[in-house]
Amino acid sequence: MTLPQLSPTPITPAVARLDSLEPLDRQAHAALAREFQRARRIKARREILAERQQVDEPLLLVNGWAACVRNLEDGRRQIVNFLLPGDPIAWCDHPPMTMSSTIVAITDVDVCHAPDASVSPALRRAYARSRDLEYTYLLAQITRLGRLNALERIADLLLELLERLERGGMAADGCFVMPLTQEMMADALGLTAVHVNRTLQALRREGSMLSRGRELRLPDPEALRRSTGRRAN
Amino acid sequence: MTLPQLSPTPITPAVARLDSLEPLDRQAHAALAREFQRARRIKARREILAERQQVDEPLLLVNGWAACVRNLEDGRRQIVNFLLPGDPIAWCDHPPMTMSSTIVAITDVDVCHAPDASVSPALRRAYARSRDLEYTYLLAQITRLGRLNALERIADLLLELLERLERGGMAADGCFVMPLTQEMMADALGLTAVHVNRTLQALRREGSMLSRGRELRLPDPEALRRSTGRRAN
DNA sequence: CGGGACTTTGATATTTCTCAAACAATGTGG
DNA sequence: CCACATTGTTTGAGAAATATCAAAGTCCCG
Repeated sequence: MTLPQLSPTPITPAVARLDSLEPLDRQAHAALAREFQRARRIKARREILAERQQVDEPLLLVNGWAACVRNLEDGRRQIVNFLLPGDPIAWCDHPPMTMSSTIVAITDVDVCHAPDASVSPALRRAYARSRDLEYTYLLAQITRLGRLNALERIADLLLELLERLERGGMAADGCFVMPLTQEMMADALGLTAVHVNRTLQALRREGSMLSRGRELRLPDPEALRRSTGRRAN
Repeated sequence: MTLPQLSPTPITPAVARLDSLEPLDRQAHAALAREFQRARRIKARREILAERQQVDEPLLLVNGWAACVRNLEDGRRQIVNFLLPGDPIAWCDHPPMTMSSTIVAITDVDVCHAPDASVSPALRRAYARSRDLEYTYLLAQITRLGRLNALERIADLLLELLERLERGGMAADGCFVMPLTQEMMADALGLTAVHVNRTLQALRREGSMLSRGRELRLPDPEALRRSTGRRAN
């Protein structure tokens, strides 16, 4: 990724995100730094956790993007949610827990053991807030799929990604690096890759979105938000 | 509803559901019975909890059906999830929490304070299982909306309701009482009421579904499940 | 510089929506 | 117990959104 690597007191995106949910104390920072050392790298397209797998270790996404996917028997697939740096991966307060979806690495990814909440009350609160947020984003995804048209779905998803990335300092000024292919967006938004392509063109044409290579920019997030009926969280 | 009323040791649907998630001990039964006494009734169509409302009391749905709804500014609405007897309503492990959706009574409904998990380890596990299940059903809803067509969406929703009602002893033999209007189904499934109507007719025509009044029957749930690509949870 | 993965384009098919109206069921007050 | 209002269901015809299929163009990596 394009970001500062591990060093004495690095403000990594993952830490920045958790800290923005709840200011972390020294213990939490220490525990996170410790686990980051032992992070393991997983290559893009590889599975991180498989559906139906028993999990007893809570994980934290340190770097890169991942997707939470459900596969149907006939080959159709639905991306349920995207996971960004700082997002917990498996919630197992009461392990072992059975995965109800598959977690796949979108880019190369670093994953570590999630420090136990008992190391710091602040960390526990950060986890709780994080879970609430994830829940809220799932509701947003349901609303997108159920009630927005193609243009609105795409705009709404981009706004959500922007919002989430900003939290970890990975976006600013409506601008971020977009590793998703149009097919992945289609799988998340219940559309066809072809239709996503055409709709993205429409967004660019109307000036709601600019892009050069992987760089993506939403010049006026507020206006876009209003146009999709999206509410703040 | 058509079920036995409160009495000395009543196996109410709500208790049956929780007990099926994790066999409850005496303490849990007692705590539940105590709270059931103080349940308050809410009339159909009334809001139980409003979006953006601060909640600091965890609630339990004792009787009746409710819906978890998101309203867009332009009047569109999406039913995110249905709540059935025995379902916890607000998860506030770390209150206060802000509602990210509105909870509306579909039928007349009885709601009580949810006994604290500390009264019994079994109850705590039941809550944890319940939360996992709710999460799984949200993923199922996303997949429905994203990747199933109208016929499959309806079949899949009916199968889910059957499965959930069976847990509380409110359905048997593929048969249950269906209080949802076609418009509510439409709001849940991202369809139009008109299209839901036509699709229900198709389901009846092909013999996948029977109904007389509010009674609904799925003669062969297994076959239906296979035809929608639905997986077990 | 070849090959795979992504993106883009065009033509056509299918699904789902919209609007409008009739019909049925259900409940309420007199 | 009737008449009316309200809510929910059904039908039809035409319009709009999205999918499908096939092929060409681009980009990037090794």
